[in-house]
Formats: sequence, C-alpha cells, structure tokens
Amino acid sequence: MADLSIDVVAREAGVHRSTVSRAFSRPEAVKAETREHILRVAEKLGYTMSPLAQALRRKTSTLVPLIVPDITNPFFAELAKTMTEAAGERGYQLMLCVTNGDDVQTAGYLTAMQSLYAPFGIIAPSTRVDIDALMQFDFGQRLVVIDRVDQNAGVPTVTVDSRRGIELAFEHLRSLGHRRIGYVSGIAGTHTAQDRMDAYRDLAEGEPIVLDSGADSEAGGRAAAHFAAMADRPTAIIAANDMVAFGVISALASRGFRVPEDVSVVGFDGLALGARFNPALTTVRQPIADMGSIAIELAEKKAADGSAGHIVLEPELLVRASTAGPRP
Amino acid sequence: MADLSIDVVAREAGVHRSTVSRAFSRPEAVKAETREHILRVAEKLGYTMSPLAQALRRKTSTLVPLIVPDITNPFFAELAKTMTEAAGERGYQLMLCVTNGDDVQTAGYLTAMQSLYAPFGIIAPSTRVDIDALMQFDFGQRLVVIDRVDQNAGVPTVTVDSRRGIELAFEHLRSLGHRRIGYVSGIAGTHTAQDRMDAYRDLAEGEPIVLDSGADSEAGGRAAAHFAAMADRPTAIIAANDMVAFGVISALASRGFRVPEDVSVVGFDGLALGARFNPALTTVRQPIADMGSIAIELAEKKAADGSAGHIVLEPELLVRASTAGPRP
DNA sequence: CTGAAAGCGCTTACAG
DNA sequence: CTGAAAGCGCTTACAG
Repeated sequence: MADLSIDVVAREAGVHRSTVSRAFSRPEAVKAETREHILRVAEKLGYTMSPLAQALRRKTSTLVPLIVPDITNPFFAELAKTMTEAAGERGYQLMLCVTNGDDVQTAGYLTAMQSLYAPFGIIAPSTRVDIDALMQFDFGQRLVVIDRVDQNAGVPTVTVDSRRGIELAFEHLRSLGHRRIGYVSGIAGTHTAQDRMDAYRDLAEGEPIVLDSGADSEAGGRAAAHFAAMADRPTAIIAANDMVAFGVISALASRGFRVPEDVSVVGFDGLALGARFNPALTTVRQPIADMGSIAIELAEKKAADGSAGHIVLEPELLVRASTAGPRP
Repeated sequence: MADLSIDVVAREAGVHRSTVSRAFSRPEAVKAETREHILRVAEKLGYTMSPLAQALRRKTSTLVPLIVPDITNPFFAELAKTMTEAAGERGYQLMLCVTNGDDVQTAGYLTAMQSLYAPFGIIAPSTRVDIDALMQFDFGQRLVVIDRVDQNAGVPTVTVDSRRGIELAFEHLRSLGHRRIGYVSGIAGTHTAQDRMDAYRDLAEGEPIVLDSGADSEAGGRAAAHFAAMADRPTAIIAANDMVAFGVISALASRGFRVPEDVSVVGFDGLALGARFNPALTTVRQPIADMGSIAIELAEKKAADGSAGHIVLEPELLVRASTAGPRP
C-alpha cells in the first residue's frame, strides 16, 4: 500500500492521471467502460484518493467542525453522537472541537478549520464566547449556531422553544396539583439557560421562587440548602437542565428529602441518562437529533444562497418517576 | 485573508519561499534577523501555514485520532476530554472518531487516518472489534490500545489493574461487615468487563452471586429483579462500572430497596457524574487522565524505537454515600 | 471522451 | 545562511 498515488493507478490502467481523477470525481465525464476498468484496477490495488490532496486542490474539504464547550456534558455528547451520523450520511466527516468555553481556543479552531478548507461549521457556544467576535473570522461566516438565538448577524440558528418547554413543565406540575413551584438555574454555559429562567419568571403565578441561579456544578447543593431553610417550601421544582436536576435531587436526598414524595422535580433536556437516574427523571425533551441534521441543512442552504434560516423546534414532555402530586 | 500563501509572504518580505518555510519550521536554520523580519511580516499579514499542504509534503500530520465506540458513555467522554488536552499540549490535534462498536466504521477511520498521514492513533475498542483484524491495516501498526490487554501483537497498551480494583471494592465492603457480596456485569463493550468479572469470581469467598451478566443497558433492571426474587439476598453489590451501578441503584429503588440502607453498591470507573448521583456513588476510580497522556507517550515511543510498552495503572477507592454497614 | 499542462501551498535535498 | 528546483497527490480549464 506504500506510495499508492493516482499516477500508479493511471499507469496500471493505461490511462492518463486526469482520467483516473474523473473516474472518481466526475464519473459522468468518462466513458463507462473506461471508468469501470479504472475502478477495477484501483480496487485491486486498494487505492483511495487522498482527501488531503483533494482539499488542497479544490480548496474545499468535507471536514465539518462541531464546536462545543464540554463533551462530558451529556447534552453535548448526545449532540455529537447524532451529528456524527447526520454528517456522515451527507458525506461529511464531523470533527469534534472542545473549547472548555474558552475564547482563544474557539478562535484557534476557527482559523484551523479555515485552513483545512472546511465548508462550514456548527457551534454550540458557551455564554463566555461572543458570537459577534466570532463573526470577525473568515470562518465565522460559515458557522451555524445551535441552542442560541442570535438574529442580528445573519447567522443561521437552530434552537428549541425554551418558553414552551417551561410551559410544558408548569402544565404538568399544575395538573398534578402543585401551586408553589420553584426554579433552579445553574450549569449555564448556554444562552438558553437565560431564556428558560426568563420563561419561568413570566409563567410563575404569584412570586417566583428561584432557589439558586448560579452557573456552576454546586447549584444543586445550594438550591437544596436554600430549600431546607425555607419556611414555606415549594412542592415542586423545575431545573434549568437535566444535569442540574440530578444535582438537586441528589443534594435533596442527602438532606433527607425524597423525590417525588416530598417534592417533585422536572428537568430539561431529555438526556438518555435521565431514564436511569434515581428516580427516573421527568423532563422536557429537546429533539437533539433533529437539531443536528437541521443545523447541517441550514449550513448547506446558506452556502448555496446566502440565506440565514432560524429554526425553532418544539420540546416535548417526558413523564417519568420524579414527579407526583403534592403531599395532601 | 484571501489567497494568503507562503509566496505572498516571501514576496512581501523580500526573500525566497524556502526561507519563509524555514523561518517557521526550522528556525535555527535561518539568520535571526531574517527570521524575525519574516515572522513580523507574516504576523502583519495574518499568515499561518497551511497544515494541509504541510502534511501532503511532509507525509505526516499532527492529527491524532481517538477511536471510541460511544461518546455518550461518560467514561469515553471523560477520556476524550482529558486526551484533548494531553494531545494539545504536545502539539497534536485530537480527532474524535465514534464507531458505535462497528467493525466497518472502525476500518473506515483507519484508512482515513492513514491517508491524512496521522502519525499514530489511540483506540478504546469495543468487544465487537477484533484487534488482530485491525492490525492488518497499515495504520493498525501505529495504534495504541486503551483499556484492553493484548500482548500478542506488539501493540502498546495502557490499562488499569482490574483485579486490584475489584479487590479494593471487596476490602472496603468486608471492612464494613459485608459477607454476601453480589456482582452485576452488564454494559460490556470493553474487554475489561470480562477481567473484572473474572476477578470477582476469584475473590468472592464462598459461592459467587452474579445477579446479571448481560451486556446491555437493561442489566440493572434484571439484576434488581433477580435480587428481589432471592431468598438469601447479598447485602452488597459490586457493579462492573459506574453506569451499571446507576442502573442497578435506580432499578432497586423503584422496587423499594434503599441504597445503602438495604443494600450497598460499589461502582467502577470514578466518573464525575457519580458524585452527583443519588446517593453519591462509592466507586473504584480509574486514573483516566493518566491513561490519556500515557497512551500518547507510548505511541511516540513506539514511533521512535518500535517498542510496545504495556502500562498497568493502579486504581483507587472513592468512598461516598452508596455504601454502609449491613443491616444488623 | 481523453490527454497534457499548470498549479494548490508547502518542504527539502542540493548548490552556492 | 539563502535560493532555485523538484515534487507531495490531486483537479481543472484547455485542446484535440
């Protein structure tokens, strides 16, 4: 397999290099039998074209970056998984780039992808990155943004309707009989965290009860402490996302509060992990797989006609074991 | 930034293209002031070298694939996270490749990485892939294997001492007073699952109690059902990994068994997620970050002198809230 | 439909 | 220490 290039295939097949190139890249431009012969020879030799050389010549590759702040966050892991498939089906090769929410890292990836001739990229930004700054990069123009609404820059976006999601959680809880419903923000890193919090404040009847609004992994612990210290406790809690819900339930349990007997908890995301939590988590599901494939479509559309679509998907309620009626 | 190539920098700096190349790639081969001048001009123009063109010419790149079966498994996610950093520090660019445990996908990645001139790769194989078959690929010779012992092919490996890990779990449980200690295998996908099971059988005093040995995500549920149906139940359970432990605890809880009051559970992996589980999981920690950087070192060592090192790391017990003494 | 030529952006012996 | 030349593995107008 050493030194297998287009020229050795050409020689072996008795044609010119350019004909071999066409046989692979523009089959309709080659006589059928010539092409078949070339392909057979290539197959026999075990030849495949060098994507490197192709990208250099064509000035475009099939490498598509997915830029996320943290892959150990299961939301991004699930996104990465489904997008790998969505990209593969369309002939792209997804390249996962993890930034840790860092501006400089993000910028580094953008210039790298530019020089790798990536046709476009998908970014799920953390709050710490400034989209407008990203747009200063050449590659910024070819980005589509997931999970963050940003209409002002001609950037295509795909998000889930945060307000509708919080509404679903409220409807479910109220139908169970809950009236005092608290909220825990926490592990931010995404702009949707803010949208969800806003929706909660709008939809809460009476006084909103925000147990914690921190953005770190200790939010659950603080929320539980706050809850324990309250005189008039809420009977149910909505968490800004599933990871926060896990933390809240766990911290609540270590203080002796049982879910859902003592207090109901609803998450937001619909992570597969939630089904295996103790108790299995009732949550608002985001259609993660759809987000991935739609992001790719938006990117292709923008490349084709310059249009920046903004797709908002509908969330869905997943009722499991972390919610029940309030104590009589 | 359009059409910025080595030649425009050369022209602007008044030197030959080859001098610009050296200024970047072999600084000691250029007179200091020439180099500084070139670098200044490049900086002003916003020029960086094309990694594509470099790889094509040098026949080696800095792209290092990390091949894992499933990124939504937090073990692989944590591995990916720490390896991204370890690779970055050494001047490599980690490229995450997700196979879903599929042979064909894996093979596809190997040929792709070969044609991208990757210097080496790291693979955390699922049980379904045959390492020996992988070695048939040119790129197979440049692989280092994580979490799977495989001495027979000159492949470097880095693993954790499974037997020692299980031993730690037993020691902890026995010191708490447990005598009947069960085991749940499950979510395999890794060869270490087998090693851990073997260690359990060896170390169990009296009759081993294997509650479930399945390899799917339902293992927890079946194990809990089995447990509930037993006359003489174990007072503690060791799970083959943290994800299985989560499933077992959750399924146990839904049948009314409380952890650790009714039964203690120990996991294996040391996932960050375990600290936020309900209850926080006692577990055998694998030094995931070390595994990543050692894998890279082994790969570099093999590239340098052809040697295939086999590193076995020590696990460590993390005592949290899922274990306690047995019911009196 | 096929071939010959130029060139994508680099590197690296080889001279000087 | 620097330059000129050849070449990595391809693609794509341009002829024929």
